[in-house]
Amino acid sequence: MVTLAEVAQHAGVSASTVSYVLSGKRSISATTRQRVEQSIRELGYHPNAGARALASSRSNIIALMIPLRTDMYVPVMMEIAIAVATTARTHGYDVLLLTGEEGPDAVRRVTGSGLADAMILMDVQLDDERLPLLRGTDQPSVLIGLPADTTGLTCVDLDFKATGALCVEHLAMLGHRDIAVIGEAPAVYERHTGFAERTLDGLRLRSQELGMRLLHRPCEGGYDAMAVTLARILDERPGTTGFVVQNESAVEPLLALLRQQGRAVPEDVSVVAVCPDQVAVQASVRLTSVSIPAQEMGRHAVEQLVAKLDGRGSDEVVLIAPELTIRASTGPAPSQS
Amino acid sequence: MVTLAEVAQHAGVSASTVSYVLSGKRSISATTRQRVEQSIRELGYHPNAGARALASSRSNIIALMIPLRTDMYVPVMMEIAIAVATTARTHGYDVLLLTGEEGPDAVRRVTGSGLADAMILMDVQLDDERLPLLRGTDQPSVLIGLPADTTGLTCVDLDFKATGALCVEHLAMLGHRDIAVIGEAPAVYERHTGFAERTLDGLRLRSQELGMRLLHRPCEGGYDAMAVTLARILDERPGTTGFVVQNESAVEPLLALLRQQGRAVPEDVSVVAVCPDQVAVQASVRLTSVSIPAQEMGRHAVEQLVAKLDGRGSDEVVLIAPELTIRASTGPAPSQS
DNA sequence: AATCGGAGTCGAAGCGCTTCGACAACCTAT
DNA sequence: ATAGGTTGTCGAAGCGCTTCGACTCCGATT
Repeated sequence: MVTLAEVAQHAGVSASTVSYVLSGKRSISATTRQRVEQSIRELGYHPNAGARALASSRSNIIALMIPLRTDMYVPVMMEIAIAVATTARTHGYDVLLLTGEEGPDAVRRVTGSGLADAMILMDVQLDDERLPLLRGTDQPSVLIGLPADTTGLTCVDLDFKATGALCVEHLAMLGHRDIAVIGEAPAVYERHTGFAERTLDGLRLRSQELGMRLLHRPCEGGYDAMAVTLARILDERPGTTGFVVQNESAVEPLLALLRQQGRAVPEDVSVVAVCPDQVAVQASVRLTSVSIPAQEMGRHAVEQLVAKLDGRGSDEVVLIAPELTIRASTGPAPSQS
Repeated sequence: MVTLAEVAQHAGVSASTVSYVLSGKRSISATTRQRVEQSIRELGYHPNAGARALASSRSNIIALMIPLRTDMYVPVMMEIAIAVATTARTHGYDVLLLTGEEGPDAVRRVTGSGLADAMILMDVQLDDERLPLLRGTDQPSVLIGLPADTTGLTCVDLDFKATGALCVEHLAMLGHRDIAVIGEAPAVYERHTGFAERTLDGLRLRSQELGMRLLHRPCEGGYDAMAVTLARILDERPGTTGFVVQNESAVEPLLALLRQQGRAVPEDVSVVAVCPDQVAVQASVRLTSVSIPAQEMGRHAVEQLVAKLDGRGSDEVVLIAPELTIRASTGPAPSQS
C-alpha cells in the first residue's frame, strides 16, 4: 500500500507538502503541485482513510439510518438511499448504511466512535426516541420526515399536509363531494409515523373547509385486504366518487377491483394517488398523483448536511411543496341523476 | 470524546490492558476485566474508529455496491441490502453503501484507501469490468450474481437455470405445451445480466427436453408495454396456455390484461412468476412462484465474507436451489376441445 | 538600504489505538 | 531449592496522516 511518505520521496518534497497539495489548505507553487500530482498518479496513491480520520477527526462519512421494516414505501426508501449516496459522493463523502435495528444505540455508537461525521435519519416517528440523542450531540444531522417537536433539528420532507389538501382540492374542483381515503397499513398509524398523520390532517381540514364528506380507512397492501376495505367503504358511503390512495401496494388492487365492479375510472370514480411518479405512470390507468420526490429529498438532506459540516447552514425545516400531476384517473364527478 | 487512555486511568491500569480487555487477544484477570468494563460503562467509552483502523489496518467495514439503476428488482435489492447490513452488524461490521455510479474506480478507491475490509458486489454482469480488479487484489469479495468466468471469485446466487427448468416442469406436469416467457426489460438482456440469461437457458433447455414450445419476449414493466407484448405473443402463438413472468412490474399488468380479455387464471391460462414471495401473495391472484431468496442471499454473502476475513473459507460458488410454491395462478391446461 | 510581508516549503508533534517484547509474579515439576 | 512455564500487566513503538509553527526567499514599501 502506497503511503504519503512514498509519494513525497518520489516527488522529492516533504510529506507535509504532499498533504497540502491534496488538501489545498496552503498555497503550493504550480511546478511542485504538478510534480506531486504526477507522482500520485504514477504510484496509484490513495490516502489511507483511517489515518486521515484519526489526524483530522473527520471521517468523510455520512451515516444513513434506514428503517428495517419493508412494510411501506420500499421504492421510495431505495430511491432516497441512492440519491443520498450519489449526492454524498459529489461532495466527497461516503455513506454508511445503518438499519433501524440497533435503534438509538446506533446513534451513540456512530457519534461516539467518530465513524461518521454526520447522520441522516429516515422513517422518523412523531416522538422518536433518537431525537434527544441528536439534540444532545454536536454532530450534525438531518431528518427525512417530520417529528412532533422540531426545535434544534433540521428536517426535510414533502409537505404532506399540503399534499392532502391538494388532493382534496383537485377532487373538489371536479365536483366530487364524497371522498374516501385509502391509507397506509394500520401499523403505520399506530407507530405515529408523521407523514401519514399529516396527510390525513390536510385531507380532513381542507375537505371540511370545502364542505366535503371524507372517510378514512387504513389498509394493508395487497388485493385481499383492499377488497375488504373497499367493500366496507362502499357499504358505508355508497355515494363515494373520489378516492385518495396513500399506499403503493393498494393502488393496483384498487383499480382492479373497481374495474371488476364495473366502475369506470375516471368516468364513474376518480382516483388520486400519493406515490412516486414511476408508480403512477406504470399503473393500469395512468394515475393523477402527487409525486413523492424521493430523489429531491435525499439530495436535499445531503446538501443541508454538507452545509452544516462546512459551518454554513443552520437548523431549519424544509417542506417541499407538493405537485399534482393530472393524468387519466380523475375526471368530473358523475352528474347526480 | 472519551479515549482509551482516560478509561485506563479511571480503571487504574495501562492503556494496553484496556485494549486487551476489548479485543480479548491476551488473557486478563477477572477482577481487572471487571474494573475496566465498569470504567468503560461509566465513561461511555466508544473506541475511535479511525485510530483503530489505522493501528490494526482493519476498518471493520464491508462495502456494498448496489446498482444505480432502478429499472429492475428494487424490492429485491432493498431486501438484500438490509439483510447485508443486519448480518454484518451481528459480526461486528458496518456497511458502506456504494452505487454503481463510480464503476470500477470505486473498487480502486475502497481497496486503496483501506476504507473497507471487503466488498460485496451486486448486479454483476457476465463480463463485468470490476472483476479483473477483484482478482488482482487480496481484498476479499463476494459477488451476488454470477459472471461468465468465476475463477478466483466467490459468488452467491439463486440457481436461475434450475429456476427456469422448475417453472417449465411445473407447467409441463399440468399439461401445458405452449409457453410464453415475459422477461425483463430489453436493456437487462443487452447488458448481459447473468440471471436473466441463465433463467432463459434453463427455460429453453428443459422445455426442449420436454417437447414444449417456448416463446420468449422481453418486456419493459408497466401496463402499456405489457399490453403490446401480450398482444404480440397471442398473435404469434394463439394456443399459449402458460406464462412464466420474470419481471415484477409486469406481473400485475399481465393479470389485469388477461382478466380483461376474459381469460381466467388459472382455468384458461396458468401464470408462474419468478419474484419475491411478498409480491406473489400480494398480487390480485395469489401467484404460483419461484421465490427470490433475497434475504438468504444477502446473509450468505456476508457470512462468506466474514469467513474469508477470519482466514476460514475459500472461493466457491454457492447456488441456492430454487423452490416453487404452488398458489392459485396455475392449474391444469384446458382440455383441447 | 533597511524593513516588512507574503508565498512556498519543511520538520516535528500528535491524533487514539494495537501489538510486540519485557518483566514480575506465581505455579509446577524436578 | 531451582529451572521452566504460565499468566497478567506494562511501556513503547509505531500505523499514515494533518497541522502548527518556523524558516527561507524574494519582491514591494518606505
